[in-house]
Amino acid sequence: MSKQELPVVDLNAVACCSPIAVRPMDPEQAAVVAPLFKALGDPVRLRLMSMIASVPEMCVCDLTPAFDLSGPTISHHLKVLREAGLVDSERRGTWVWYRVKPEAFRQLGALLDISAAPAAAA
Amino acid sequence: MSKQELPVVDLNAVACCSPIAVRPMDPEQAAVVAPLFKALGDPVRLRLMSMIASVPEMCVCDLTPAFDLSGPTISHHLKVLREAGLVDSERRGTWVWYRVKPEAFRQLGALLDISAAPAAAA
DNA sequence: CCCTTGCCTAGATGTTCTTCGAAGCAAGAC
DNA sequence: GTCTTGCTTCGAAGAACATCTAGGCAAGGG
Repeated sequence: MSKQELPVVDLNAVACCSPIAVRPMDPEQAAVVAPLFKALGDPVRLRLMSMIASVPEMCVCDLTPAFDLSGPTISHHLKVLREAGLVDSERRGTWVWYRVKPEAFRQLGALLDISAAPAAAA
Repeated sequence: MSKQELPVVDLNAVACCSPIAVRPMDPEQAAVVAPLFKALGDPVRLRLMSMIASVPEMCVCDLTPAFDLSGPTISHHLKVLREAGLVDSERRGTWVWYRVKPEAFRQLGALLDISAAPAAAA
């Protein structure tokens, strides 16, 4: 990771949600959305994401033991998800709790909606 | 790409489609699906995908000029999408035509469906 | 106050990705 | 048969990524 600044995506800035099966994306929108998919493009992060998404919120102390990876590595993956704008974290006392950001989730789902794409469904 | 064997995903083998906001993914399913997201995690590939998805099929000769990249580079990105199982190609005479594989598309959309996730929607 | 626990950050290392130029192969034109 | 066009594959260079160990800060218990 070293000196690499993930942009901390502002999801409100995204030209929201026209399914990609309906209209080609502008380069700008693609540049904004691609990092979201990239963040989900790792098995560990995908599992972390689904673990967090399947409950209202999740403690890191419950996430870490689910993997054969070190604490720092899990922390790193969580940081990637956080900086992609897919999750939010909050420290309460000793523990840190993670929660999904539903608007990011919704946007990705909308982009992949195929129901409105008669052409590609051929 | 050198000596790296992308597995050419068999989408029928995937434990299909329970939204990740409902139930945590098994490690096996995550390992199968993550490469799909990874393939979409590049702005060029995302645009290629949306260009192909927005019409019944698309000629490479129409895809390449939309980018400031060389022919071989576009060909490489198309290969990544193809080996991820997201698109199919077919040579007809002089030109090669690309088409989306709707089942892969549908699966990703289903995984990101948030409508069935009251918990995470809080 | 000191120690323990929980999590994050920094630095280092090996692997993977992106991109290009060069070359190969397939289909059609002359 | 030979040439041109379109797309892919090969090989290499540079950047980015995943993972680990080591160290640091915050919160709580004795």
